[in-house]
Amino acid sequence: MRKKRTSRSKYAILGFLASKPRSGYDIKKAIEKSISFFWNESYGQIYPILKALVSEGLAEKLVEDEKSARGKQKYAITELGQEHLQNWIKQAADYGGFRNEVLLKLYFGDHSDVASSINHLNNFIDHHKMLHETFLGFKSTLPSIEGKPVGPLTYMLATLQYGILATKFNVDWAKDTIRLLEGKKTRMLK
Amino acid sequence: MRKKRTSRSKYAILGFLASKPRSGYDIKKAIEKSISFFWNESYGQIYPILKALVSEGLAEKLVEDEKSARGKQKYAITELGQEHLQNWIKQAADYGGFRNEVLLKLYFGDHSDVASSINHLNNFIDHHKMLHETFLGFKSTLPSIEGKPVGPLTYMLATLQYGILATKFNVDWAKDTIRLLEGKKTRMLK
DNA sequence: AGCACCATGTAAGTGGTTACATGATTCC
DNA sequence: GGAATCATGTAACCACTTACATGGTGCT
Repeated sequence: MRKKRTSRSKYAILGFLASKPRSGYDIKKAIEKSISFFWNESYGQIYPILKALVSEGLAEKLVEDEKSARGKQKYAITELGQEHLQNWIKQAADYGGFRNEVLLKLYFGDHSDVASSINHLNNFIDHHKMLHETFLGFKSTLPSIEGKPVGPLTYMLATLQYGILATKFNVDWAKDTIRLLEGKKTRMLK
Repeated sequence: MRKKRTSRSKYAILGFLASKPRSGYDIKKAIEKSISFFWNESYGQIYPILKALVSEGLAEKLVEDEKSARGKQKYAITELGQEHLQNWIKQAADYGGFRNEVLLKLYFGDHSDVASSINHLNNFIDHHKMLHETFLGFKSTLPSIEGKPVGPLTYMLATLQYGILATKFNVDWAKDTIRLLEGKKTRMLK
């Protein structure tokens, strides 16, 4: 029997409907603003999945007041949808399927020239420095949750913190790797 | 015109042929042993791609001595293949398409219960601790490259070091996040 | 004989992106 | 009027995994 690998996109979308009713467009924008560092969805996934969610009874199309919004078609999660989402969240996560193209190109570095590898690393540094700054800026706009009970903001902070630290880690490692390739002293040589 | 998204698997395979002739089976094992932390390939990709590489003139099938190896069919990279590989390595890397299911489930944590999130984090910690130890063990078997010119070992060390530090970072972040969810003091609360 | 592993391959299906098509709304 | 962006959707295609099929080799 084939293993049913129910799409994670389905639950990503359901998760965003769980906090409030949204349109496909809203979902895309919300994902981009909040979790695009570790998750993305394309319209080509979102719109068909929204329809599928309705036909499975996990979401329902809201009837908008005539003049309310532009062509927007908002969807809300149903009770059943919430159950499905909760159930999925509790299942063990899949750690596999990771792919990092920069590391792959670096690993093959000897089949190119050192300058090319260093160039990749410098681009990598720029990219992650930028992200790092963006995340820090975003964090500074969040209200303090100190002493407050665990809530949505707590989870947002946890993943945001991952982004802040991961980008810093990436930059540090890349800098050190450049030093290694330039034949300078580095912590890497134990 | 549609964007030709040439498969990265093709170059991953070519890269492994570049160091020495290998069979499909060899390639799979080599990938598992060396770069599975950030790259994986399945047989369903490897065998068809090997054939495609031959038909494109990027690799050639070696004629084995009769009694040499079991059914093994080794392939070697051609000059043209090396050119293509070098060219690909120099192209800008793609940073997108990242997906981290653990972070997604954590982000949705408020739609489940705190215990479930902590459970995910503990599994995450175990997983990365194990990887970390494996990488450290592997590093200790590598010959020293101190003072030597940049070569394949240098690049292997660089990516291995990424694995060693990334797994440690993951463990640290997850521990801190558990503290956050338990309402204890943590560095996260700036 | 039986098991574990070596070794190659394919068919079917899923998951996902990209490019295109279409039109409304807002702002200058 | 024109540009930007809001908004929904689909067709085509690609990348990749999974499960299955098949047989050889080495060991006990």
